[in-house]
Amino acid sequence: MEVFMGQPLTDDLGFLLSRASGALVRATNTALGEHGLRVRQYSVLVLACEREDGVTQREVADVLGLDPSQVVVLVDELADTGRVERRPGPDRRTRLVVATPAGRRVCEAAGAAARAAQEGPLAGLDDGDRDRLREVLTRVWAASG
Amino acid sequence: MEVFMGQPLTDDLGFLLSRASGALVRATNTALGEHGLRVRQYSVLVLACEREDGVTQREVADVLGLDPSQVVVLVDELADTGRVERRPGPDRRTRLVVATPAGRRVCEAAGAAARAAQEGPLAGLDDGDRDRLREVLTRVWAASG
DNA sequence: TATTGTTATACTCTATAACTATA
DNA sequence: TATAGTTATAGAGTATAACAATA
Repeated sequence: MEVFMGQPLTDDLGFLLSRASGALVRATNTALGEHGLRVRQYSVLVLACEREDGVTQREVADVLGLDPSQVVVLVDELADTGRVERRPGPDRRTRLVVATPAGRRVCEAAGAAARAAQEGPLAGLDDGDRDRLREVLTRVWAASG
Repeated sequence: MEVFMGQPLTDDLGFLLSRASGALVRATNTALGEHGLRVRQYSVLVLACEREDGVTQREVADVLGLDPSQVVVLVDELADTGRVERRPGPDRRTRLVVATPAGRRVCEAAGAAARAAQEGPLAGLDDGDRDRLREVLTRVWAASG
């Protein structure tokens, strides 16, 4: 008789991470849609808003874990809708992504909507749970480099 | 002067989840590729292997958080390569997905490879970290229904 | 009427290669 | 040689709608 010996799917951290992540992304995208954004564009916009002087596309790619070619497209979309602009960087091959005033307003409103939407899935987690989760996920990311 | 007031991206649990999840999925897909699988097909195969009598496609869709139409395609691929077969279910509209002996062997080997690959990103987490992470992610999923 | 499975379609995300310009 | 950015393309993943068969 063939008996299943492997790890149950619901013990697989990769599976649990992607399933929970998918749920959060779906909820967040629904909320961001009303602001003309999706999670990836929103993430780029937040990074641009965090730095008064802008971020390089390379930095965006590194923080988000995306290929630089994907960042080009995301920044194009944000630039086309007036949320960010590309400015010349410290050397002539680098371009800085800087949030516009309109982009900052959208980011505030969209961020509030996103955080509210995430409260559904995250409702059962107290502040301690959330802090531990952030810390663990950051460690996983660091070990993935 | 415009000052950024929102939550830093690296405090956003949705972002941290999707970034860590992406890293795990990439590592796992690389390992599974040698066995002709990717994470989604592998997840369906594991569910089929967990139950001697097979799972309905509806159950697969519920556990994995996928639309039933996506499950059809995944099961088609597993069936085309002889890893699972569809059998008549308890009523005539239900079909049970059952792992074949070959599918069980692939699942064992692929599972070992997947777990080994995940040890890179997960290296920094001890057993307690992993148990807490499983528990929290399961709670997030339950609250997402 | 509701459920299970299926087909089809469109869109988004991911991965890769090749290229330009600059350092 | 190496780095930042860009273009193009193919493949994988996701979201919906509509439908047939069965309960």
